[in-house]
Amino acid sequence: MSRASYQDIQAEVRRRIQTRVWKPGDTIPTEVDLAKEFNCARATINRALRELAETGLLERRRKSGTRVSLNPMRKATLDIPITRLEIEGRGQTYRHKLLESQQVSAPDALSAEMNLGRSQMLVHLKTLHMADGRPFMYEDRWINPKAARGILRAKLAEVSANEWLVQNVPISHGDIAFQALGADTDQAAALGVTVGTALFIIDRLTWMGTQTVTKVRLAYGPGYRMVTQI
Amino acid sequence: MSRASYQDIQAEVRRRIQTRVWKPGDTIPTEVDLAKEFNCARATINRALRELAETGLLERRRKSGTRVSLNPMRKATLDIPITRLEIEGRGQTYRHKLLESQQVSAPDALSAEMNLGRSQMLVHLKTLHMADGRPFMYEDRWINPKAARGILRAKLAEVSANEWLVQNVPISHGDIAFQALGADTDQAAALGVTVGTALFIIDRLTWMGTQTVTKVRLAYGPGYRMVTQI
DNA sequence: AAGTGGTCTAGACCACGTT
DNA sequence: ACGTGGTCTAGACCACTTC
Repeated sequence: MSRASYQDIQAEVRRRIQTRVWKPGDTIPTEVDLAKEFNCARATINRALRELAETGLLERRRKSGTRVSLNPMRKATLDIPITRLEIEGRGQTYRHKLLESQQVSAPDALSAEMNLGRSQMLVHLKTLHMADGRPFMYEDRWINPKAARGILRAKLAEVSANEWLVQNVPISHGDIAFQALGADTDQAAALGVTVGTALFIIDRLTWMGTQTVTKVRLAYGPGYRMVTQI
Repeated sequence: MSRASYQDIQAEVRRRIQTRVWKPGDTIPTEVDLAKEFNCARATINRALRELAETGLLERRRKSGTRVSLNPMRKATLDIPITRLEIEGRGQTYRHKLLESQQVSAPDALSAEMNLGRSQMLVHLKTLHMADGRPFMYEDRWINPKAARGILRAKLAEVSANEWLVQNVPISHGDIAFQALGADTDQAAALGVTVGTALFIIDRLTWMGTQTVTKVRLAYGPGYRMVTQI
């Protein structure tokens, strides 16, 4: 091997772990030693090992070195689906229908979760997303107009709320939660299932600084799976 | 600003995107230009932008440059929980109970999914994981003894199957799926819920090369959530 | 105090995609 | 052909952890 790329090195490290040359818990050679072995710069080794550590295959600590992780499947990267693209990607046609649009003062529980003052006015939207005309996902969204200026004038029947927000409101970070819940009456009616049917739920709470922009609950119809590889 | 670190640069890029100095869809300056502006090496800019692109905030293409992503929340990193640590991390005591352990020939559907020959012999385990003595998660696992040599002699009542596998069987990759399902009779009985209760399900299929090592379905009790930040 | 990874530099060449 | 990001180098200094 003349000169190794960081990907070559990653492949070789993976191979050594898989073939038990390096076993879980073992300390592997230092960057300097590996650089000599692979005839490359230390920075190249560093990048290779750093990325493997980010995926959880290795654990690195200054002074004590780099060890093979005891539990290599610790992190998974999920692609957050964009519903329209997800549906079109299957060759189906996407449509969405705005079922309900109101301005209401926030319920107490929501005020706490969204870090709002008492009786803050919110936009509340209920939307059904469809694939080939059949219910696919039911969206229940709350928008804080103080953070999302202009939302009151937006034509949300034409542009989806999500697209409008992406285009018009900056965000700093978000919380995401995945869980399973039995369908409530709204979800059941919209998705055409019986109340209590197990639904895959994604909750997303989006922030700009200390202010919440929007909270959305996505309820997917039966059979929905999120998949990833490690 | 004397010299900027790659993290300083990431923070500043985030700030410019959040404050709409750079808007979604905009092309930002080239690495060379940014290196001049920040008075640092191009490699530093490269690392800052590369990492932001990995999280989905930026999109990079040779020749056309770096653009602000239209949909910044495209990827989420989930920590795959290690059940024992997850429970102990809440200050609860962890226990698990091996409910059933058999050697059976694989059902046809499983043979296909696990890429096995016909009537391949498998180890089938059913385990209940408990927090403070209460049901927490029900695990249904199939192990391929051809890939997991020694499993037949392992004392799986003492060491959990997962720990035994981690210590003794190398893996190359895995498929993971998340979904919601109504509890079947086994799950309901083990978790102490009624049949049909919505459960959060994680399926994991683990490979060594072209051979499957183990397939496991984890069924979490009601109320379980996986959370992450973006 | 010493060993290890973490980061940065200045420069170089390459790969890809657009023109 | 050219412009952009992708990667690599040889060396340096720093930060953290353990001794």
